Order: sequence, then structure tokens, then C-alpha cells
Amino acid sequence: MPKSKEQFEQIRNERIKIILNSAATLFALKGYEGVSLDEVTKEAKCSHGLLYHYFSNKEELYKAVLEQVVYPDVQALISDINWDQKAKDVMSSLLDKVLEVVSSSNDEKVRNLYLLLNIHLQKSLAVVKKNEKGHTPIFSYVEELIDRGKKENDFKDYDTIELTISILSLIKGIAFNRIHIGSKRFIAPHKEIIMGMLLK
Amino acid sequence: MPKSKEQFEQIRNERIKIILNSAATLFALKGYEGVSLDEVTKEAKCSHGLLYHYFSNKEELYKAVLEQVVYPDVQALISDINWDQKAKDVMSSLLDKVLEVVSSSNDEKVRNLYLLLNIHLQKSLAVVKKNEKGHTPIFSYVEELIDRGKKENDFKDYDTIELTISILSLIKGIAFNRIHIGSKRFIAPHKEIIMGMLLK
Amino acid sequence: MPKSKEQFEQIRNERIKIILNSAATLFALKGYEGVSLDEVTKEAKCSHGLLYHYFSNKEELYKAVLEQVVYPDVQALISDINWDQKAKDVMSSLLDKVLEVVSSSNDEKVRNLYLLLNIHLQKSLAVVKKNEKGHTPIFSYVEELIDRGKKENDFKDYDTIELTISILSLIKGIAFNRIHIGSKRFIAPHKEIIMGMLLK
Amino acid sequence: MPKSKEQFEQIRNERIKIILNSAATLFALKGYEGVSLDEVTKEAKCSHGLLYHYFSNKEELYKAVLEQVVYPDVQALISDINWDQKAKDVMSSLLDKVLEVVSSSNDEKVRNLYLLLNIHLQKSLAVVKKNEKGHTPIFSYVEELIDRGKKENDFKDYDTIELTISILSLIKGIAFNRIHIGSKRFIAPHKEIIMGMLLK
DNA sequence: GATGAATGAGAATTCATTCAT
DNA sequence: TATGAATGAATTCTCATTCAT
Repeated sequence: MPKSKEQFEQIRNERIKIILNSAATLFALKGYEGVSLDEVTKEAKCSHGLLYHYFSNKEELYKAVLEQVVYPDVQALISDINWDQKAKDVMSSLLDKVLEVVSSSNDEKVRNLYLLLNIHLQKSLAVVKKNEKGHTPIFSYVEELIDRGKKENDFKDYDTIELTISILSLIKGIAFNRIHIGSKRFIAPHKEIIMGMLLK
Repeated sequence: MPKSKEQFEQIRNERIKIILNSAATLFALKGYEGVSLDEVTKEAKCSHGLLYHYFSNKEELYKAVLEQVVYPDVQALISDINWDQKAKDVMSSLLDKVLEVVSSSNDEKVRNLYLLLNIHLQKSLAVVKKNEKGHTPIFSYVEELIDRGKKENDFKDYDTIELTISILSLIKGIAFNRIHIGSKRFIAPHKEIIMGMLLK
Repeated sequence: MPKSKEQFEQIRNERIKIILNSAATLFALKGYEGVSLDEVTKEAKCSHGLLYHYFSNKEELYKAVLEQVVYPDVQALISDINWDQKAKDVMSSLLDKVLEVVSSSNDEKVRNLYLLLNIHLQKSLAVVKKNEKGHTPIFSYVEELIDRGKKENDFKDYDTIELTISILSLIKGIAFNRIHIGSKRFIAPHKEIIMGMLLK
Repeated sequence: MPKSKEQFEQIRNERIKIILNSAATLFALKGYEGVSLDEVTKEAKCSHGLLYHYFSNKEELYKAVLEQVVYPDVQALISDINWDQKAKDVMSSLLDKVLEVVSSSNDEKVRNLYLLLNIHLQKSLAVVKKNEKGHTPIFSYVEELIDRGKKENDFKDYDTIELTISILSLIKGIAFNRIHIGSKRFIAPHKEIIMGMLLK
């Protein structure tokens, strides 16, 4: 009995998911250059041929990881935050979410968060820069937020980019440590430490 | 009559310095895996053979960069801070130094600072972990400092490791951005942003 | 639809055989150090990549030659000798076989015989020693045989190891000469020359 | 006070001796291809430059080892044997000498004996063949001796080359084992084992 | 006579990518 | 869709050899 179109589609999607997931984990752990596609196929238990069937090369695979795995996941993090509160409350909710992620045992989410913030790193930078206009969503989001917080007179009056880079570097560092230390021994910083950088 | 020992020593040391410097810059810019030794030799204008005459392999080169270039340079940064002040003042002086470095046009110093804080990254992690006992000097230094600051009732009462990781992640992020943006367009965060994380 | 497992297995096995065979010949002729993998790939008409697809490095290739080519072949030599005769007759049959091999134009068999007896040579020594317990089968086989021949009062009453080393050195030397002289001009010694060393 | 010509000459000769000796040991232990000139300089505690000052390349060094170290030493072994006895007695004396060497703790002499008999091996073969006419002295010596022994009706009546190769292979094998086993645990075969191959 | 820095060709090894089925 | 064999260029590493002093 031949499989139906839907069944094929489903198989296909699941395979792609597994590959993307394996790749995401390895990229987060070892960096773009540090990962060989052979490792990816081993982790995903698929052949080289299949990997290249779905992704035309290593760069495309990396971009697919960002677009299909990382961005949606982080988008979800942001999406149910009520943007219409005061900026400091939005930021507070955002940090709640982020800290919840790094404190949880959900390695995938931490990895995605890290990959998002890591975009600017090394080769990844070049890979991404080629087809991105302006900043990653998260960057603009935080930038805008901080801008508003300053106008609302809650945040310190420093240069916005300065503050954005600081906040994001900090979160990236936290995620990085969480990835390399593991959920068991890791202690996430308190929200107040981070908010302390912003609040007057 | 052979060259004198001193002559050899001098030639040797100069060449090693050039190689280490070239390697340091490239490692900071592109990461351990992203750098090929061919690039290093081109940058240092030497042959592969010479590189291997002085460093037995890529890992050893990386370690030598840390030990002979990075650590001493960062040590110098710390060394003339008066440790006998209150912790918050020591921290303040430390941040002054660090921010002075990243605000200056001295790319080497920024690079060294970044490499120091980057040790835990990816392959570097394994390379370094093999022969380090405990933490890098800078880690313990900051840890101890924060501990004292807490006892002196100036710093917030959070977990010390938590605070240390936060501070160092932040500085690393700043150095990272400085490296990739360049001194012209880069704006360093104000010291108060960082101190704000610590101070009550 | 992928190739069937059997198809892959067959392709794989054939290629591996060709590579091992090429390697075996070269190792016998020029020694472990004297052979470059480039020569092996040329002889086997395959790429470097493929060689490394099947063997993780030069050492592994050498070990595979011994385990997959040399040992089975020499085992076959021994296997149909009737062990239940008197030791001197077993030895006689063994020498018949060996001398038949070196007198034949079958270069592969001579080569395998030589490689077996050559194990202790140079780098090969280290390579092999790592994962062998005790002696190569052939050594124990001959040792035991000589021991028995002494008990049966047919062989001279010297130290067994002494006699074993002598016999094996001699056969190795013969195989060595046969390899380097070629079957046309080579004259194998008579069995009696060798038996003369043992018989009372 | 400047050194006299003789003093210079002496220094020179001693240095050359040390280098040749180091090289000889390494060649015997690891084969021509397995030895790097860097190892030789380390063993001889001299610089690359000096090695090349005395020997124009690796091949020349190898040949010099044979000509200046190996041949004279083995020649000495032979020289005080009274050639005017019956062949079997000459052979007996020769074997006495040889077995004395391999049974002694004099590693250098064993090494030289082995190198002599090893000439035909691998690359060494090519190196030596280039400028040798006919066989190495020892080969012709033994050949002639066996021929005579046959005429004197003491030795078996097999092909002379056959017997010569057998005898020399055997001695080489013994020397080889002695080198790799060391003098402590090594047991040399009795002369009778070897004579047994020849005597009627 | 002596040193060791320096070179460059070549050997070992890795890895992205292609291809026949 | 799926496999893994196969390739070749790039990368790491080794080593005989040269050279300035």
C-alpha cells in the first residue's frame, strides 16, 4: 500500500526537524566552524545524501537552523508579552521569560536563545549578514524597548545602543554558561541584577 | 663561529612574538576553528616549517597565545590597581581600566582582553581545560572582589558566582563588539551601567 | 530508493580488498615508513578520501592488512596440516607448504608470509604490539611444535625459543629474498637445510 | 692560544664519530626511512648545520655509517680468523665470533653486524646498490667459504647461493632479535644449530 | 667548525560536496 | 526519499635541506 501524500510530507518534515535540531545543538556547542556535517549526519542518524537533499550546503543549513528553529522559538517567547505596558514592565516580563528558559532543563530552548544572540559571532556573522537587512528582530525589539524606557523616565539615560549591547551580551553570556555548565549546576542570575543595569 | 646565544635568543624571541601576535589577532577575530595555520603564517610572514619549529601544533600555539601574550597583558592591567581600597573602589578602578582599553584604539589590548574572557568558548575550552587547575586568574580575582564587596555591604547580596559570571559575560560582550565593530564606530558603555549590576 | 544493503556491502568489500591488497604489497616491499598513502591510493586507484573513509589512519590500515589479509592467509596455510602426526612430520609438512609458497609465482602469498614474520620490525612493532596479547599465532604454533619434537626425541635438545627464533628468522629471510629477487631468479633452499637445524 | 691542526683534526674526528654512531644505532633500530635527521642531531647533540657540514645528505650519512663504522668493525671480526684451515673450521670460528658478539652486552657490535646484514633492506637497498659492485664483502666471503666446504666434502651439496642466503638470513634474524630484545633476556642459538644446516 | 633559524615540498588527515542507484 | 561510496581541495603536520653568522 503506497503512502499518501500527507504521509510523505510528514516523514519529510520530521526528518528535516531532526536534522535541524541536531545541527542547532552542535552549532551552539561547537560553533559554525567547529561542526562537521559528518557529525550532523551522525547525530541525526541520516546519510550525507539526505542532508544535501534538504539543504544545499553548510551555510544554508545554518540559515535554516536560524529561520526554522531559532527565530520561531524566540518569537514565541516574545509574542505573549503585553507590549502595551510600560517599557520597564515589558523588559521585566521579557527577562522573566528568558530567565525561566535558562533555569529550566529545556536544553533546546536555551540553545536557541544562545544561537539567536550568537549570530554576530565569527563566520556566522558573515553567513547571516549576507541576507539580513538591518538587525535581527530581537535586537530592534530590545532597542526600541530601551528607547521607550528612557522616554518614560525609568531607564538610565545612556546611549540606547550601548544599553542594548550590554543587555544582550549579558543574556548571551548567561545562556552560554548555561549550555556549557548544564542545567544541574547552573545558577541563573536574579532579574534584579540585569534590571539594575537599566533602572534609574 | 656560531651566532652567540644572545643573538639566537633575540631572533627567536622576535619571531615568536610576531607569530603569537598574528595568531592572537586571528583567533580573536575568527575563533580557534576558523583560523587556518596558513593564514597565521601569511600574517606572520613565515613558513609553515618555522611555525612548527616553535609550536608543536595548533593547540600548543593557542595555549602559547594565552600564556605568553594574553595572560601577561591582562595581568598588567590588574597589577597596578590598589587592592587595599574598598572592593567597590577596586572594582571601579578595574572597570576604568577595562573601559579605557576598549575605548582606546589599541586593538591588541582589546583582543587580549577578549581572548582572556573567551577561554571557555568551544574548542578553546577543551584546549585550555586540559592544563588549567581551577579558574583563570581573572575569574578568581573578580570572584574574590565581589565577595568582599558583599561583605563590605556595598554590593547586592546575590550569589557570588552569579554576579561574577554576569560581570565577565558583560565585559566579554563589550570587547567582542569592540573587536567586530572597530574603534571608530564603537561606543563603550558607561561604567555606571556595569556598576549598577553590583551596587546596592 | 537507496541501493540495497547487499549492494553497498559488496561495493565496500571489493574496494576495501583492493586497498588492503595494494597496501600489503607496498608495506612488504618498502616497509611501513617507506610507504606513503599517496602511493597506496595510486596503486588502489582511489582517492585519499576513500582510503580514510575505510581506515582511520595509516596505522589502522597496517593493522587491517595484518588482520584481514595476512593472518587469514597464513592461517589457511597451517589449517590443513594434520597436527596429530609426529612433530617432525608436522614441521616437515609445514616447511613443504612454506617452500611451495616461496617457490611459486604467487607473489601475494609470499608477501603475506613475509609480512607475518616481519611484524616485529621497526614501527610495525609498536603498531602491532599495542593490541596483541602474547605472540602472533605462528610463533606459538612453531614453539609448541618444536617443544613436542624435542619430547618425541627427534629434535635437538636446545632451548625452544632459541630454535623457534632461528627457524622463523630463516623463513623470513627466505621470503624476504624471494620478494626482492622475484620468482624467476629465486632458488628456494631445500627443506633439508632447514630441518637440519632441528633434527638430531 | 689557538688550537693546533692536530687538535682540530681530533675534535673533528670525534664529532664525526659521535654522529655516525648515533646514526648507526637509530638506523639499526628504526630503519632508514624511520629515522629523521632531527633525531640524529638530538642523539648526537649537534646542530643540523654540523651534520650537513660533514655529510651532504641522508643517503651519504647512511653510506658513511656503512663504510666508516659497519664495514671496518665487521672486517675486524673476520680478519683474525685463519682462512687456511678447512672451510668447516673457518665457518666454525666465524660463528664463534658472531655468537660471541650477539651474546655480549656490546650493543654497538651487534648493531653493526645487523646493519651489515640488513643492507638489502628497503630503501637501504637502493642507497647501497648505487655504488656497490657485486656483493658486500661478507656475502662473497661466506659464499666462497661454503663453496670450499662443499668441495672438501664437509658441507651439504646444495646450491651455494641457497646455503649462503640461509646462513646470512639466520644470523641477521638472530642479530635483529638481539637488538630488539636487549642483551639481558636474549638467548643466542648454539653454534650447532647453525652448523647443522651446513654439515653433512 | 658550529649553531639553530628558516624554508618548502611532501606526507598525513579532514571535510564539504557530488553521484549512482 | 534515501543511502553511503567517492572525490578533491584544503589543512595540519613532518622532514630533508639551506643559510646567515
